[in-house]
Amino acid sequence: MTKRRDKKEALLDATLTLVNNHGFHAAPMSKIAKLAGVSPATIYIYFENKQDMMNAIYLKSKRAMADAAFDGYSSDMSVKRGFELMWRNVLEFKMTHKREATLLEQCETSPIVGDEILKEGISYLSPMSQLLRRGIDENIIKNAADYELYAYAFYPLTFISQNIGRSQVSNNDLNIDMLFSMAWDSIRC
Amino acid sequence: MTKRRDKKEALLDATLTLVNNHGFHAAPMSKIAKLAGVSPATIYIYFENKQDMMNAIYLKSKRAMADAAFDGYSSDMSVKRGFELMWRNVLEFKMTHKREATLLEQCETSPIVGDEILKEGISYLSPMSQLLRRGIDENIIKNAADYELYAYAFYPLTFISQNIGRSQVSNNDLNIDMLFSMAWDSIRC
Amino acid sequence: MTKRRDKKEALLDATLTLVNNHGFHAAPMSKIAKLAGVSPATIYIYFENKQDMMNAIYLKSKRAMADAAFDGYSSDMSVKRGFELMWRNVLEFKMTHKREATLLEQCETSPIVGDEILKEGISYLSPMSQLLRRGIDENIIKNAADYELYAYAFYPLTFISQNIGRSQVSNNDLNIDMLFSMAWDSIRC
Amino acid sequence: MTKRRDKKEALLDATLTLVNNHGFHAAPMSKIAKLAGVSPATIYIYFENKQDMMNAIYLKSKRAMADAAFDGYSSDMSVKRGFELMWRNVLEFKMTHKREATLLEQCETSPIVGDEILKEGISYLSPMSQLLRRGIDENIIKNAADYELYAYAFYPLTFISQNIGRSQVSNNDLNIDMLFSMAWDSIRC
DNA sequence: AATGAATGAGACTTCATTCAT
DNA sequence: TATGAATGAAGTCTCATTCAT
Repeated sequence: MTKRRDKKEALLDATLTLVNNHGFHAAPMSKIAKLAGVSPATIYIYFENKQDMMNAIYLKSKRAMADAAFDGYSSDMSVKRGFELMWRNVLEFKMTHKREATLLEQCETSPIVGDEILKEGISYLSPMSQLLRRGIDENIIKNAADYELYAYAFYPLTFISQNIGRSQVSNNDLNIDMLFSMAWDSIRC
Repeated sequence: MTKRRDKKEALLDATLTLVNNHGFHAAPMSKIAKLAGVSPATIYIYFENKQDMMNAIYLKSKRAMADAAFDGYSSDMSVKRGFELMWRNVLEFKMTHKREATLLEQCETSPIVGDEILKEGISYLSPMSQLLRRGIDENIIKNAADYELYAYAFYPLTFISQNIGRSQVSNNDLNIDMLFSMAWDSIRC
Repeated sequence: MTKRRDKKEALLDATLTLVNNHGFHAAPMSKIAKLAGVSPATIYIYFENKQDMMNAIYLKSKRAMADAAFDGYSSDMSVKRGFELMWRNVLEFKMTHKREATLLEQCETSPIVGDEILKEGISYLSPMSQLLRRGIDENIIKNAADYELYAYAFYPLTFISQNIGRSQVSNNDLNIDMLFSMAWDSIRC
Repeated sequence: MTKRRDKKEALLDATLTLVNNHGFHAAPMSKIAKLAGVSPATIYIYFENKQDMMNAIYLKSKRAMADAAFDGYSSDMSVKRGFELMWRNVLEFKMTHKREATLLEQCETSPIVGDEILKEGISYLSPMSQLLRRGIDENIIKNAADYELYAYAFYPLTFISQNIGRSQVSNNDLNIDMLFSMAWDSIRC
């Protein structure tokens, strides 16, 4: 029976929606249960407590983003081609999975999930890290720490996808090639 | 008498500390009052409600950051010198005012303050916006939207200052000149 | 299972007692819960908020009074017999249901329940209104407005039942026939 | 200086207004002070506490009503003339002093003021009581207790003035002579 | 006499969680 | 597994009252 999976999914989905719409504060268990169409008590069959549920949804979202990021990527690609692929994948994911992107942001900005969970999430991105490291070895990428390269290469997309959707910016205005060149220029030698 | 000002300051200060340490959720009025050394009822002498208090502290923090950013700046500086000044000022601010930086992040990531307040906060940065616009006119800066330039020029500092202090990175490791070159490379023509 | 109904009853009952003993002010949710033997949080399972609860108890009390008033009444009775029946029923109700009577008074004297609720309550008394109207048509009752006839025919009972029980007057002193003649004399042609 | 008197007056006046508009509950000291244009602390210069203030305003309103009721009355009037005078005076008072009338009602319906205060208020009406007693002796008035006669002779005016002003009834519709005849018919032999 | 500031106690309400079924 | 009902603890906010000036 897939019922078990269904309810759990429904709960994670409801959380995603509420956190995206109103923020982590303002996403109480009772509302999550109602939106998922289950009893509050049912939540505790699938999760130990709220913390546990947030951990689960954080990792699930992070995994989804990582999977999307590496879609089509193989380690024999050139550094630039690999990077461009990942970059466009990440942008695509943030545009099409607003709820997941928002949740990841909130969890990484506020102490909602613990440090070990955050670390585990980061590990999902190791192929990205390896690619950048290879770029440094090949003298293509600036010799900076992982998190510094990430800060310039990918983190700006968070800000950009935030502003879009706050309707200050329409989707069409987006000059993707320009944005990519900014990312690449910042990290390349 | 400065008593009045003192209590208000103490409340804003306590909020800053709690939000930084535990997140906006987990910063209840009772704890804020206790940390500020006043009765919970006293908060409502100075602020209409929690929302009002968060608005106040958001704008105050944003103003502090803006003031810091433009310290020493004059509009007759060259675009590059002006930009570098602001950039270093912002980095300095984020390193020395961790609490304010964290609060600004949380407010900009989660719907804690309303859109009008966010807009007002953005307006504090208009000299930055004007400088970038001038850079575009002089063909020094890439012809991109304000928020896109900001995303690459300044937003990465948010990520970087986040990681420092999470003690994954020590202050000494910071190669500031390298980071600046990444910022500048990303936006310059 | 009747558990559900039981708790709601207990809450309404507790409210009735407290409002009667100490007044609507001085009937906080915490005391109501304690007297009903439930947690304060439980109230909000059955009622949206205090206003909602007051509305419910007002209408319930009004309905109880109306039901009592019309007990044994049929529309083919003579006007006088019908009136006397209702009058004695109402007096009986006010003597035996002091708490309900007190609550109705307080709600009708102070803006505790909204106008729509008051209107709905009045509608419960329509048979009384119809009887008086018939009396007017038959030239037995003075040609006055509903509320004017009510003011003389029934409203005095409120004052009388108030004074009894404030122990200024004992039940035995009550000359019911005399009181009835006063009511009847006031409205008959 | 009449300042002292002025502030006390202003406070009583503000209370009257608030209780009339929103009910005794919902008339906190802070709002009373604000409406009276004084500091909350100032209230406690003129009154011991809220209870004391309510007692004062109750008795003041009761006295005003009594004074109005007996305006033009002299004990050598015939019972009927005397009664009619009082009755019309009371009606006039209730129409022109809605706030006082409302406050008296609320205080007499809900345990806002203590029993001794209520008793003192009743004593203000002793001429009314004496007149009715005389009427009984002269076999003009039914031989009923004071409070019973009051219940039919005057208490209905409370209900009537309540309904007027709730705008269910306009002032013009009022057939005063008819209402008087109802009052008189109810108590006369 | 008068006040603005301050407060402990307590108001209403919501929360994450558990229990009986 | 699944739940509606229940709850103690805690949340935001207001109250009558007092204090320092």
